Amino acid sequence: MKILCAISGGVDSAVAAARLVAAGHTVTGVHLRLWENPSQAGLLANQPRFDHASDAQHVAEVLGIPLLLWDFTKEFKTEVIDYFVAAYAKGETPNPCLRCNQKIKFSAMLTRARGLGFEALATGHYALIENAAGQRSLHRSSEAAKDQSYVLGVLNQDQLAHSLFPLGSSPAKADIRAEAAKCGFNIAEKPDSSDICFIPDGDTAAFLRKQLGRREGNIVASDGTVLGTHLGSYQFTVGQRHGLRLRVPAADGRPRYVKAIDAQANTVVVGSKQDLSVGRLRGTSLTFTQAVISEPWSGFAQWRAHGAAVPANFSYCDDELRVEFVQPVVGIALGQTVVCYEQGRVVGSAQISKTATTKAPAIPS
RNA sequence: GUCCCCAUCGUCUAGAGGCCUAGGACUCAGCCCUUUCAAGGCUGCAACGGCGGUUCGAAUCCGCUUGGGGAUG
Repeated sequence: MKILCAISGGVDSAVAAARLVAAGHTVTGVHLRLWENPSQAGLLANQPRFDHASDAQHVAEVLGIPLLLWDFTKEFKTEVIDYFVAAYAKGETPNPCLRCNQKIKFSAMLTRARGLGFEALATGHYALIENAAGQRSLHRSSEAAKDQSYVLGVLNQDQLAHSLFPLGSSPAKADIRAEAAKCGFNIAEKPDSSDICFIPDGDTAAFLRKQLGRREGNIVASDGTVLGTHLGSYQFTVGQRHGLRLRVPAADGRPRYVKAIDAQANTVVVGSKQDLSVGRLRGTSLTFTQAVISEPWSGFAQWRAHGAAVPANFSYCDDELRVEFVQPVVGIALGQTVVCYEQGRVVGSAQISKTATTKAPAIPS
């Protein structure tokens, strides 16, 4: 097979490429440039830096495959960064990684790859694609600790049909590193990436402050009592506990959590953990890995990359996904993506647009 | 102006002579975890208002002082 394999410069994608080469495929590597790297401007001098492009080049050289360098900074800016900032400005909590997978890696990159005659695009994600009767299905990695099916939950049948995840169900990360070392990669012990790639110092709040400006507002209790102030409601997410800087503890001595964010009023509402209870939600921007399901179904809902998948009932109507949790859950932020599972198979996803407790009468339309 | 109460980490407090090199909760910091933001886990920073007494020994008793709060004028 003629395969294009994304090579980030990290351990996982390097091993993925190595496996494809070992399997006898015709492999070409591609390294994406997605954003302006501030390290080039000499920032973060005291932080350990990695030259991912050079590491990708090293991997390609070791494997003896060509490496393409594709610049998607423009697409990434409009599809991911602008979306990211706009969502926060609305009081929502976006997931840029899912957005990037949906719009850049498995869209812009995949489209260009197919245009060049590649039969499939491979990445170093930990997830499984199965092929039955011409239908692809996306499943969790059998290695639960490394499973990344959540961040791939936004992919549709067409995208899955042209994607490969050679790491699929690989065992522990230590084994992957050992495999990388065996291949001769000098990045075998390179740390895993984390945080948001275009915010390398990890200070998301500072990044947003720079983009949206400092906007002081109030932190209030559910009854409207002003408890403190903040520098911008976009610095918070529903369910957040730390960073509120409320000098006075709650009357019951228990921690307070962000319950809601009112971007219009620039107000952050806090309450007890019980106040965060969510019984159901609605989502928009639906995706399905296979055919659209119009009849109600039961399965599991997951709304964070490493959160639990909990039993829920789903239904789809009026372009909205409705999710009803069997047991109420705590702290769901608008803007996040809920991924629906049926056992270990990804059914689809939606962006969370409304949440409600079970006690409330109904979600107003 | 008389009389009466109160006084411990940033906050709310435990503490009624040796178990206090002062405990907990919230906050905060660091670490772990992590392709999102967060949860979460682990460690840590941080206080007996001041000065004298009593006692072998005081955060705990007494006096003064300072600072708060009170149905008295």
